[in-house]
Amino acid sequence: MPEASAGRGRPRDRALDDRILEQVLALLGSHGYAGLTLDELAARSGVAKTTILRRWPSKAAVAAAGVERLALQTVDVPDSGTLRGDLRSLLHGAVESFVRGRGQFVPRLLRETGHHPEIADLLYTVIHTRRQAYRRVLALAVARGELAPTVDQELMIDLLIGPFWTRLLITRDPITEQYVDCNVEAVLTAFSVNPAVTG
Amino acid sequence: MPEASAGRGRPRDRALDDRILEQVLALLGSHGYAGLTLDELAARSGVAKTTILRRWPSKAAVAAAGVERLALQTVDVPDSGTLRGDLRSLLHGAVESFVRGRGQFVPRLLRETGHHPEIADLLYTVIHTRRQAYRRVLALAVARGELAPTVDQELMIDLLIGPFWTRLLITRDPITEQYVDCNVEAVLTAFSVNPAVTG
DNA sequence: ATATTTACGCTACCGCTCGTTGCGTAGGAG
DNA sequence: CTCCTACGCAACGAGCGGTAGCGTAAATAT
Repeated sequence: MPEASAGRGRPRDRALDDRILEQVLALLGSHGYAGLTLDELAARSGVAKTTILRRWPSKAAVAAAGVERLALQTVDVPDSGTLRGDLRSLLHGAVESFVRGRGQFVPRLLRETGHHPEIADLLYTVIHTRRQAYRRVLALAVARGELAPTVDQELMIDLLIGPFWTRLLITRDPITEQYVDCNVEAVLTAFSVNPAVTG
Repeated sequence: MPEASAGRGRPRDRALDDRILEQVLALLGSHGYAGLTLDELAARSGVAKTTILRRWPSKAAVAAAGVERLALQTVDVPDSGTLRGDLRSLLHGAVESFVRGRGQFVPRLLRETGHHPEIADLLYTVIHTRRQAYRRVLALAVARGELAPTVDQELMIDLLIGPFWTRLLITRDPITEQYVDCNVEAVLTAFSVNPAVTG
């Protein structure tokens, strides 16, 4: 968390922050956290290793700063008019981001959080942010009368995203569009949402 | 994978294998993989570090041998007579094993598999073994006419265990008995199993 | 212009851990 | 009794995270 001291001396070069954090994300994606070395990060950033460790206290802090930069992006809540459409949009968006997009390093890092709780916390906030979007969508459905207000929404969210993360982190089976859609249908059926609007 | 060469020299002390692997599992459970050091393992096993590295080529191989020893235990397929009872039994067994029992190190190791694919593969077999039990139980339900033969059983299993692993690996929310039962009910409803046998 | 203060690069270094090497010794097989 | 292997011990090398010191660049203060 480097803070501009606005003092008298030579000011910090902000462009170096950008170069370093950009390379951190690239290296996290290609080598993971354990495979990330400060020497390589310094070399690829065109920066001395000591410069990195003057701005952040540790390797974990640099990685956290990189992740935090991406974590700040908000998840746009879809509003397709139906719960089915909203859930499909959210889940397909998750696949797009975490399997193919810039969030690819998230499942990778989730498999390395065992001895790095700071990064685990950051990843938790990334996922928590997404979960909030599900809560919003479910609240909208309740307001429309599409979903009974008595259902356990946390369980419902777990049922929606649980299979996704299980395949991503454990079995590593492919996640197809059809799989996601079937998952949504099963959960909608479980909570008695009208089965086929087919607008 | 040390093999008795049956040669002429001093035979290997098999008891050392047991002591080492026993301590490996203890240390994996308490410190995780990264926190496991060969020096400490040697000290607690009452063995020289070189002895360990003569039997297995690396730290990862020792850890894998320890996990493999536990992975060989089979999962007993329950047979309560109803699908509901079988699934409850399997899921409560999973909670008992992975949250409170000897399998505690499994979720811990799953968070450290990023740079250790050998261990990831072993953990995969552990979970795969459990998944086979679910397949057996679902097949029994189909044979009893309790479950339609057309349902996507893989999706159904993902819906059953996905929330469990999501809470265990990501959100770390507690997993209560009530939560597990509600999960089972939701999945049974989703796949049109008769809602209340209440035998 | 000069002094001061901070940032940066560079080199060297410490500490920890995995893994190797060499040696002295213990202990079965022939 | 003589090999051959296992074991313990001590030392070492390599890789990486993190620190310290020095020379220099770039800004502000006087």
